[in-house]
Amino acid sequence: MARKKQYNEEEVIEKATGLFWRNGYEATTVRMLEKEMGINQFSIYSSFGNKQGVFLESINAYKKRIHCITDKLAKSNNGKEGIKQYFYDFLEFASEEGVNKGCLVTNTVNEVRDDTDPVIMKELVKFATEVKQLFIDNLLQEKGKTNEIADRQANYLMNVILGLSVSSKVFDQEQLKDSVEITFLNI
Amino acid sequence: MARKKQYNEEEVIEKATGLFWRNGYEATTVRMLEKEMGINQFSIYSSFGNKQGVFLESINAYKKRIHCITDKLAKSNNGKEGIKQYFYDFLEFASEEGVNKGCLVTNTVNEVRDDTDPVIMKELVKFATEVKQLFIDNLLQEKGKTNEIADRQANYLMNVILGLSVSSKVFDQEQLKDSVEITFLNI
DNA sequence: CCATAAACTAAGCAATTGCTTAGAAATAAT
DNA sequence: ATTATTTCTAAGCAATTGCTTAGTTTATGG
Repeated sequence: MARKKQYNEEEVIEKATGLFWRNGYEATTVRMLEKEMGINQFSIYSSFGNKQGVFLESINAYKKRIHCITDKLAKSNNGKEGIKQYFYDFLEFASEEGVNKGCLVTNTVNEVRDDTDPVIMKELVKFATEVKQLFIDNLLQEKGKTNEIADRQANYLMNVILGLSVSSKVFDQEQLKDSVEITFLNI
Repeated sequence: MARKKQYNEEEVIEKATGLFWRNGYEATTVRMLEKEMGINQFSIYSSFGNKQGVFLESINAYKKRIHCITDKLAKSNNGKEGIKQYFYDFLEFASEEGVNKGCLVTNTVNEVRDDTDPVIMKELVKFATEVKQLFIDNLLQEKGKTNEIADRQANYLMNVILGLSVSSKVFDQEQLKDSVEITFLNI
């Protein structure tokens, strides 16, 4: 009764995710999405509404991709060692053929301005809150650690991994390793 | 023999600096610069060549502004305590009427892409190198610290302050304090 | 006072942005 | 085959970008 779509929405979002990840939200144009996704602008807008719609779907796709790491942390029972492993896992996750792209969510946080869309903001905060809670859970596996201490240390760890997401784009592997190792001497 | 400039170049650059600081490089348009600097586009281009020229001058102005802090660190002889103080000084420096703008240089690093102008890149790297050297110098004031340890710890501290520059825009004061305090527990 | 040279105003430039739309092409039930 | 319905192509939209330029104003040396 009608023509079929010549593309798979999941597949083209995977491609869009990579582009946003490498380029950031603002710097990624609809023309670039067209090329990367391999479909026409009309198809982009009919499938995802607008550029922001593509981005929100990309964040979801990113979360699915990173899930194997966060899940590993959620299942870990090694206390701070599990978190340290997560840091290394993340650095590997963020690198692709030697180039470090950071974390899609963190990259987007860096673009946040007054006029950033609240829908996107909400997604970013949600993701960050989930990660922090994982840190807290793992920290509380260490004996004699109070809730308050765990919360403070989780704040510290959030700061460090935010830093890692940025510095991974600039520093070399050895410097990143220094950062991770020393980070965990303190907790 | 000719008309006088109706503006002071230093003054208008001070205003441009604030705008770039709050908004980032890409997101700041020449029309916004016009308004903020209070001069016409013609004047902007005749004084500074192009948008990038305004930005490079703004980075210089920023360095002058932050000099009182870096200078304090350069003159400090308290070892890691001096660096910790620098972290707190920086957080205060980055905040304006309760709003945290991060570090102009770090904010720009976050915008870095493949096509970022090498002239700007060079300035950013230069600034970062200077700060790291200050960290090393102060760390070496601590007895029994080798050059290698100091270098590794400086990498770690660079990562933390990069993180602080980002998270200061999102986290509250108490969370930032947690990060700073825990950072210095073990070095 | 007048000529000259610089600094101003404001309009306009091509290129790029996110998004839309008119019309052609493809599919599947009748 | 016909028709209805959707997807596709590609051209085009207004708005915004960084930057330029034509023409007016202002100051200063002669």
